[in-house]
Amino acid sequence: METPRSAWNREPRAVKRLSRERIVNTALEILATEGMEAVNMRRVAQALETGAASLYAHVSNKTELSELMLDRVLEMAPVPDPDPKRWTEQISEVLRNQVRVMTAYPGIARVRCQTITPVGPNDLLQTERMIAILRAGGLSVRQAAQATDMLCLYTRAFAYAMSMWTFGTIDRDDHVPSQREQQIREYMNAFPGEFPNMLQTSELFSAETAPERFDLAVEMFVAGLTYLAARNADRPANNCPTQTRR
Amino acid sequence: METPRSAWNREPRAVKRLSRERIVNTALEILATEGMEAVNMRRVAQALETGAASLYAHVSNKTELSELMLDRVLEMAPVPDPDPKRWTEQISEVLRNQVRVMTAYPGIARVRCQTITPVGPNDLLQTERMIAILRAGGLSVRQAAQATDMLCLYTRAFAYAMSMWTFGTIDRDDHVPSQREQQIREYMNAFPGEFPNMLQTSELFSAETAPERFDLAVEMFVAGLTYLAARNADRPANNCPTQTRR
DNA sequence: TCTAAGCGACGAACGGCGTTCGTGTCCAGT
DNA sequence: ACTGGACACGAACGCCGTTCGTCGCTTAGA
Repeated sequence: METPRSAWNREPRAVKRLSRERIVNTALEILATEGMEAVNMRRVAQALETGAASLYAHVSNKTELSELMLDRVLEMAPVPDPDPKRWTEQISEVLRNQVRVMTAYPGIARVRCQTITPVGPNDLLQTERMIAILRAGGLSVRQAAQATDMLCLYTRAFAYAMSMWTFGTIDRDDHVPSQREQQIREYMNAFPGEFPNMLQTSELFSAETAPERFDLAVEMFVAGLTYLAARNADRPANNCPTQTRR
Repeated sequence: METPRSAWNREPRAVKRLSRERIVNTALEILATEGMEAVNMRRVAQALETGAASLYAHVSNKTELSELMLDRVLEMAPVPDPDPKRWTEQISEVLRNQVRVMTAYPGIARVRCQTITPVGPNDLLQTERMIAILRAGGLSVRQAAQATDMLCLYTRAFAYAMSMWTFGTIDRDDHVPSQREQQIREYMNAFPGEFPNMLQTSELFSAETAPERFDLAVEMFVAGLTYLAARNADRPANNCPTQTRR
């Protein structure tokens, strides 16, 4: 079935040479269409019509490939320069953008969840800008940095959770959402009066309601940040040692 | 080196028979001492002086074992009955307890991050109680359920992030925290003026500062929840259709 | 007390993963 | 035209989760 190579249909390397760029792009294509579980070295190599070993000339290991993928995804989320008058809108926008690009590649958030610090140029840049926006809103550097850490942590976790709905895990047979959901419902029904709230609200949790849930979270975050900023304004000398704004 | 079995030193099955209980306990011991990466079927079986195949008589697969481990860990986090007067303290306590028990078994949070819904009796019970506490604070069922979802999501993600510090990932050579941190620092220094905030605050992020960061997050959550409750009180007919409290 | 049945336990093996090694192949510079 | 060196790659290694067929013990009934 394999067309034999000859001088006439060569196209071995000169045409499509391997590169970091092509490997990352191909991996992202597979991720978007087949899910994170399908992204492995053999599968990526196969899509590039080569062997798995060839990838290691351009990527040191799979973890590095994953982080390169993540950075390219984050590249698609723009972060504005801080505007003190619109800081709450800006921080909401940034969070929303991050979730948007990450859910477009379901499972990519897991990569970031498995690193301690921001990784890659785009991640670093976004974090820096977010701190700047929060400082523009009246938070101290310390507060801004810690709040940014918290916001990004939530954003990642939310994007990761979202991706559970699009590509279910294959590990368990009952990971088809409806099936396991049914099991849990039956369990809760077995204890009458024990789970009134959950039985009442379980239909609120699905892929469709995700935007609504995220909106509530952002709303709460903004309220919390505003609270911090207001408290700083009350006694600025106490909480804002590094605060330079007027 | 192996002492041969005879009638005199038998202790084959009658003494230490396998059971779900023993398997989960052993797995948790390995988790606590060697990290999540070390918990695999062969290792657990070895600790029980048996073969990996024997475990499958008591747990259907590794995912189920992981979820059983998670449930036993969550069992250690008490959840109080709702007291309307202390609802903010109560919700803070619950979050803190959850993080405490999860960080005692580093990496267990990942299991929960990989499931869509709460899993296991204790997880369900804790979620139910949290909703109840928030309702006691003046939130609608819908708000309480969604806020609980958000709070638990953050708690899990935080616990997972914490566990990164205790057992570093082995995948990358530079996952020794100090080493990678140094690389990132050098990268940021290569762009003077681009990362003023992060260079200033990077030493704020370590395992030691984790409690402080978590406290700030909880503080913000409480502020956000209070804001929601206050807004409901302003126009209760609008946002609290299912609100039954006075 | 003997025996047969049934079930828990388990060694061995399968397929899939990330990764490495040694060999093969092509291209650029002389 | 030749050759050195970088790139590419098939094959293999070790580890993982999981399954299969068998073996040996325990126990209920005669």
